[in-house]
Amino acid sequence: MTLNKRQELILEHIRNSGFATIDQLVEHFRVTPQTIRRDLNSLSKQTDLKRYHGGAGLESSTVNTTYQTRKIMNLDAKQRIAEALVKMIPDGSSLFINIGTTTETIARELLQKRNLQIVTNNLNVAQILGSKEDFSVVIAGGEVRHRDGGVIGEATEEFIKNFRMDFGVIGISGIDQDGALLDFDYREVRVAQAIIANSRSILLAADSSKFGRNAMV
Amino acid sequence: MTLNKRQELILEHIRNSGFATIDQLVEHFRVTPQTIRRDLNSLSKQTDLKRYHGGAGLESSTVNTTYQTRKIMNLDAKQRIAEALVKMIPDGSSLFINIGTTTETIARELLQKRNLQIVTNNLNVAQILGSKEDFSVVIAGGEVRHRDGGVIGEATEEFIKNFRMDFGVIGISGIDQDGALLDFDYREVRVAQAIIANSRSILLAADSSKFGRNAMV
DNA sequence: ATCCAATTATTCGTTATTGTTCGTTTTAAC
DNA sequence: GTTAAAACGAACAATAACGAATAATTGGAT
Repeated sequence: MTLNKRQELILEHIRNSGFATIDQLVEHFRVTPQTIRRDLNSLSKQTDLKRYHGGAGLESSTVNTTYQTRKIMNLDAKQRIAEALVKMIPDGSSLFINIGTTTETIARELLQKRNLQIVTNNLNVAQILGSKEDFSVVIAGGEVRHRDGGVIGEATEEFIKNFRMDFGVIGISGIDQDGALLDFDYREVRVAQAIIANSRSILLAADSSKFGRNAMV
Repeated sequence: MTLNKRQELILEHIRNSGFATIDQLVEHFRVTPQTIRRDLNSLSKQTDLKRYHGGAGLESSTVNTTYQTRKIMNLDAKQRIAEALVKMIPDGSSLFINIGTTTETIARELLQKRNLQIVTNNLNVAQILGSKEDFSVVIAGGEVRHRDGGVIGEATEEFIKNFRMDFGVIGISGIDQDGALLDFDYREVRVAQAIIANSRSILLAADSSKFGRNAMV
């Protein structure tokens, strides 16, 4: 069963707007509700449209690749990266940890270690590690990014420069073909650079989906 | 039973803002309270939403035992203090918020406001307010206290001194008979003093259990 | 013109959702 | 404590949406 012209238009419309009621579509195409219903049922079988009472739309999780949903993507890979990376860090080390969902997974793994000293600009990491009695956790000051609880800005950079640590754990949005680091926010890139400059070793945490993806800076 | 569109939107809204009252949702979706109640009950069964009298919100989940129990103590009083205090803060204000379970309750109430500028040395407050799109949240840098996610230390003090805000919201461990502020940690007292020095008005949040209790400093 | 197949409109019994009412429980103020 | 107000859930009624069956329409092909 293939799509007719009207169904293609409906699909396009909903892909753009996220949702459409049957009444709207009836009004627009000048056909009966029953016809629209047939279209929507057909579309919901063949495409990613979801049928609701009174209309159809996109699954809300598909609409926006928000932080919540990104968290689920590549979960296994992240976990494996985290486990491998944590093995390289001995008890009693000092380390920077920056922004990214991967670094949060790492933070959770780090809970198995002892007596770590951590400096981070990631609110979630600070929260995760802050409750462990034998860790010393320092959060960098600065503006909190709504999207992911990252702390960024000039003040953050300055703050980081006051420390000198054994390791820098960096999760990054993308890696370019030439190996340059990418992030969607240049301020975060500068923070990452400050971390790199003040760490004795750098541990770059990235899963394969990050390679070749274009980001801004 | 699967979620309808309204329920998905409610879920998304609460995931973003942390909490919603039935009245808000009634107003927003133009349906009866009974319908919203049905939605919330359904959502609380199928998702991680928790149902409260008059609304629904997220479980806080990021806490440990001693802290958790303190949170429950005097919950009603805290809530009333928070509501009263929030009324005194107009949209668009700038404010400091410091450590304490009371200030976290206040932070949750503040989600109803718009365009606030916030500087805090409380990780939980930063987390609560950080996700709201129209807020500007700045976290002070410094050492993270295991017990309650408070950020303290000399660096924190210095950081705070760089700002000058309309209000200072201070939750404090105790108040002495002579009105002097008490806290269990002198470093937090110094942060509080820095906040007081750099705010145009001070809002002291304390419930009756705080009066006369002896604290260290 | 007639037939055929595909699509759409119409009808109707069924189901899902929402609004309404009312007695009960929770909450806040006294 | 007591009381008033608000929120609650259950039950029922009204409305809207639903799917299936069937009739009407359309646009070729013969």
